[in-house]
Amino acid sequence: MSTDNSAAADPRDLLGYLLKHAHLRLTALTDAALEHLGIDSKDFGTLRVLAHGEPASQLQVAQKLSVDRTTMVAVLDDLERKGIVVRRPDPTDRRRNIVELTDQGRRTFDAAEAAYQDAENALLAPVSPGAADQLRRTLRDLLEH
Amino acid sequence: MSTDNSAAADPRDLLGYLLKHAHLRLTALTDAALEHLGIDSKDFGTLRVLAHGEPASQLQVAQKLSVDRTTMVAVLDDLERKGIVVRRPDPTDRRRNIVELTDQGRRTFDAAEAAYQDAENALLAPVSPGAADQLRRTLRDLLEH
DNA sequence: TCTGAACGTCAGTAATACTGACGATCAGAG
DNA sequence: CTCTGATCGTCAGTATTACTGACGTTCAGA
Repeated sequence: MSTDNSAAADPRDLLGYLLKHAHLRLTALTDAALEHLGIDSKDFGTLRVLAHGEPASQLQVAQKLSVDRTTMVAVLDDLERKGIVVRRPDPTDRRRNIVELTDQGRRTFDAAEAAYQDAENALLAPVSPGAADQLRRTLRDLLEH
Repeated sequence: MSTDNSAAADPRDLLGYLLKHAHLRLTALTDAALEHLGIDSKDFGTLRVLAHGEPASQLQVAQKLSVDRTTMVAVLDDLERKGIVVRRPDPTDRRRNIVELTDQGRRTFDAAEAAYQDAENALLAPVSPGAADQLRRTLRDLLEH
């Protein structure tokens, strides 16, 4: 069984391969689409968290994105240097920094949102809208345990 | 529009987030399942290529996996050190190395194939078999352009 | 007031994959 | 047959990403 030459053994059928390269391609498309705004795909996730919902601490932002809090530091350093976000101490808990979009940051996000949609649409172009929705739904189900 | 608080702005709905974390989880599950065999998820892809089909050069293996040829060198160094694969010069083109599984390598692959399936099944457990098939099909369609 | 925990930060590290270069080898032009 | 450009495997160097462990500051509860 393991030694046959059936098409099922093609490495491109490995789920790990499919997920990895779909992610790589979307990242590349997104990075290209966002480049003129001075941000990249990982910055965009952070902007999206900040653009909706309550102002949040660094840790809360990191948790929403499932990234390590030490990783978030460098991302925010970068975005703050670019004038896209600001950190200010949380008056109710001075261990925390509250992170917010600046006005410029909100404009950047608005443009980025459109650019991201273009990139995602480009990736999803080969499949039907229904299949794209189903893909999203299935992945979400997997990650919700 | 960009300032509303609709659920659609949840970063967990970002396709990039979903693909990244689905891949991370599968990799973690696979690495754990393969650990007792002395290999990991990236080794498994290479073994799968070698276990089916014609003997192939290093470059051909790399291309089937869409990895860089310079990356393949270290993977094969490692697998060769473990006695799982062997390199031999291609008699018809001495620039090339033909890479093959050893007998031990084939036994390792057989065990790894079963372990991998367990890991993949664990990831896919929350969704129906039909949804899992659809997921695979959609991802494949995306990557075929 | 003390003790343990949370938060942001930073240094160090590991994994991954890339670029550019090199020698050896091949294939085709002349 | 020779020369030239390309291919293949290799290696050094680099960039990215994300982690661990530690630290000082601050908080909450005993």
